[in-house]
Formats: sequence, C-alpha cells, structure tokens
Amino acid sequence: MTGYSVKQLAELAGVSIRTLHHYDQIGLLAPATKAESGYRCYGQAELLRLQQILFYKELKYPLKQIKAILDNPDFDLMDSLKQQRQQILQEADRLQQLLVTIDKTIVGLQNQEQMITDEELYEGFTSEQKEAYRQEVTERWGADKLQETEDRLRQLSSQEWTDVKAKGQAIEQLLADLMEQAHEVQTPLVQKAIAEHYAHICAYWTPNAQQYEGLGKMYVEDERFKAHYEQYAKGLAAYIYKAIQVYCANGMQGS
Amino acid sequence: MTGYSVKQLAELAGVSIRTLHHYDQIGLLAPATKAESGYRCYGQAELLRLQQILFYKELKYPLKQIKAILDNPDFDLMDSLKQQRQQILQEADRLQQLLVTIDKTIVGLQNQEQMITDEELYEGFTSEQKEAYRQEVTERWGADKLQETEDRLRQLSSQEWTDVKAKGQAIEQLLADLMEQAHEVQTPLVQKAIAEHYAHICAYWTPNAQQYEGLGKMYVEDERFKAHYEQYAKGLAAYIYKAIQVYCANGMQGS
DNA sequence: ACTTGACTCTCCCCTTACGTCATAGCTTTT
DNA sequence: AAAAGCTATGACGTAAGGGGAGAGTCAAGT
Repeated sequence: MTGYSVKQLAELAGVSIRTLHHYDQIGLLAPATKAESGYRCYGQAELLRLQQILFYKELKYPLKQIKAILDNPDFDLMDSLKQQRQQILQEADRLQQLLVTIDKTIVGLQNQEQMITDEELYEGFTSEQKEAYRQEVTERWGADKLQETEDRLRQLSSQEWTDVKAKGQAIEQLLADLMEQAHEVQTPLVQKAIAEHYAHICAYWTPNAQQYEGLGKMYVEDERFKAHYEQYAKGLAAYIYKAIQVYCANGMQGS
Repeated sequence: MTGYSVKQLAELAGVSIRTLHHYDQIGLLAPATKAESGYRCYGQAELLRLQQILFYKELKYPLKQIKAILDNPDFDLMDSLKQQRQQILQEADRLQQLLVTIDKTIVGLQNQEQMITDEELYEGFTSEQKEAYRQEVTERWGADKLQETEDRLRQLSSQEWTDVKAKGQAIEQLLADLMEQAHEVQTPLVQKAIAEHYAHICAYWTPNAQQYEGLGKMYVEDERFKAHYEQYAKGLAAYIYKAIQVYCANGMQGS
C-alpha cells in the first residue's frame, strides 16, 4: 500500500491528470510524498481532500475559495454556503428569464418565417386589383393601418393557435374592424378574412358553399347568433353574411 | 453627423471601450471608417449590429457564434436557438439541483453545529465517572459501538424532529439496544436516554417525578403499554421502569 | 542486459471575453 | 503653446485547466 499514482487517483476521482498537476501547482492538493524521481504519490488523506474539493467545485466554488475553506478550520462555512446559495439562486433566476427571452425570440421567428406572402394574401386577385385596393386603403386610412390589417390577417393564417376560441375572436374582431373602416365586402382583405373564418368553422365541421351561406344567413336571422356578433359592432352579422355570400358566389376563393 | 467615436458608442450601448477594441480585433464589429489618425468611427449600422451582438450575448452565445450568426444570412437561427434553449434549460436544471445540495449541506451543518458536547451528554456525572463508564463500554462493545450510541443520543437532543412519533420510536429503539447491550439502568447513557424519553413525553403532558414514575409503573402493569414495549425486546418495559425509578430518585437529572 | 511500452515529469502555449496598465499620438480647450 | 482629454497599439493577467513537446522513469518481456 504505497498510495496512489497520479493516474490511479485521477481515475478514482474522475478527474484528469492535468487537473491533479494543476491542484498541486496552486497548492490546493499536494501529494503526500514525492519520489526522488519526482513522481507524485497520494495517500488516503489526499483522496479524501480531493473528494471534498470536488464537492465544493460542484457547488461552483472557485478553487481559491475551496483552498480557503479547507485550509482554515475556523472558516465560516455556514455563512459562505448561504451566500453561495444566494448567488446560485440569482443565476437560476436569470436563466429562467433567459428561457423566456429565447422562447419569445423563437416564436417571433416562427411567425416571421411562416408569414405568408403578398401573393397568398391576395390570392385570387390580379396584381392590378391588389395595388389599386391597397392604394385606396392607404389613402383612406394611411399606410400603417393597411400594414396592421394585413399583418393581422397574416398572423391568422400563419400562427398556430393553441386556443381555437381565441382564434375565433381574433377573426371576428378583425371583421368588425374592417367593417368599421368601411371596407366593402368584396374587397380582398375582407374576402381573405372570410376565408379564415371558413377555415375556422372547419375546425368544427366542413360545410359546402350552400351550407356555409346558410350559416351566414343564420347569423342574421337567429337571435342568439346575431347578438353574439352585434356585440363587436352593430350590423356586423349582416356584414358578415354579405361577405359570405360574395365568398360563396366566387366559389369559396378570394376573388 | 460624422458618426460615433468609441467613447460615444460605448456609452450609448453600455459597454466598455475595451470591448469595442476587442470586437474590432476579432472582426466582430469593425468601425465604419478609420480616420488617418487611426481613430475609429462608427455609424448607425454599427450601432444596430452592436445591439444585435449584445442581444445574443445576453442569450449566452459565445462571440464566435454571434459572428457566425450575423455574418451568414442563411444561418439556421431557429435551430440554433432551440439548441441554445436546450443547453440553458439543462444548466437551469443543474442549478436547481445545486440548490438542493446546498440546502442539504446547510441543514447537515446546522445539526452538526447544534450537536451537544460531551459535558451536556454526561450532564450530572463527574468526569471520572464518565471516563470509567466509557472505558467499560469500549471494552465490552468496542469504540465504534460507543460512538454510535453517543451519536444517536446526540441526534435525539439536537435534531429538530418534524415527526414526534418518529422521535418516540427512535428513543424506544435506543433504549431497547441499550438493554440488549446490558447497560445498567443507572449508567449515564441510559439516564440520558430516559431524559430524552421524559422530554418526549412532555410533548404531550408534563408529569412531575411522581407522575412520571407512575407512568413507568404503568408500562409494566398495563398490558397494552407492556405489549407496545415488548415488541422491541422482551423485558424492555421493566427495564424502562427501573431506569425511570433511578431517574426520578436522582431528581430527574442525569445523575 | 536490453528494449519496449506505459507512465510520469516539467515547461509552454492556448482557450473566453475582456480588465488593466503603459506608452505614445491626436484633438480640443485654455 | 501647453494642458487636458481622447484615442491607439501592445502586452500581461484572469480561471480552470487542455494539449503537446521533450525528457526521464518504471516494470515486464526477451
């Protein structure tokens, strides 16, 4: 039982030989004896000390501190541990915050990536129709209003909605806003919104054109439906019905 | 509008001048122009890029990665973000684990700190009595057995027991072991154990010496009590009763 | 006794993301 | 023109080792 060589101790403790060299160098863990050849030889006491070192290293103590702890018998370990705990807690909080930031970034990126193009947004309309319409809206409401509305439509198409009801509300609110801004029902954005509405309905059942038109009719004739829509804006039920009629007349496509 | 000097940009972005030097050095953020004097001059584009750098730095990206992200337009940011998220999540988990470890260490240390001393353990006995007794026990059962028994007693006194029933069981088991090791009832450790027993009883009610002795008597005479104690060891009820008698005769102190 | 292969030693440079001088040159103010 | 303020480059240091070069040492096989 001559003790452990560097390799043996390293393997026993699961550290590298270089680490032992380093610890010797900084005076953190000196070998029990050094042969005249210069070979390091460690005993039981050193193994124990190494295990303590590794324990504190786990707790993210810097080596200098560990040396102080192990070399000073009257080191206030309790106080130090509480401080260390505080620090780690702070770091953990920061990481949690980071996760939120990353998640937001990811979601933002997804929306951006899946953003549909202008062609998709104005599907079924010619390029001229599209530009004429955009110009008209811009003149009436400004470029930013147009931008906002287009973006809302894009998000409706692209974002995965975990909450189907929320999506429904977003569509209805958008239609209400379009009506209040006096977009006529056959215009591209309204038709696109109706397309989204149809897609949304399909989450529950899949009506054909006739059935869908019947549904629109119900919106104005059935008091319960009507009340639901009128809470967004007066006349919304009728507006949607007219829009649906146009949508169905055009074969349930944008144009 | 000639752009920003190092100092201006540094203050704007909240970094040090050295940092800007460094970023220039590693090609992460080169100034827009360099005056013939060598002075760096940054423009709007550089300010923007710096802000992006700082954002990714927040997310713990190494500078090399940041450079890769910003210089490669077709860098797969989404994938990278997910990876980064995974890493941070792991680190966060590790920190949570660390907190648990630290807490355990703190609790362990508290119990150790509150460990009572030899004097307290052998309260009421003289130093000579104590040593003679310890020697005898050591000869009969070995030093480690003595150590173990003393430690169990110390833990009974020091540890805060959240579970009162568990403490009662620990006391009874200890008394049973003392009896099986043939400790006589007037010896220090047995008397200390009885003191703990008394303290434990006090969690429910506070008998005086006479009442406590009466309780001891009941342990042997009432079948229900007796059966409870005899499950640890045959004769335990009687052993405890004798120990209680000694304890009360000595004025309810160790000696 | 000799050689081989495994092991070990001591330098020394490299890593990250800068902080901290030191020394010298440029600009602006007094 | 001198003083004050700003800037540049270069070098060294940090924490905790990683990796390698060149040289010495140990135990075993031939």
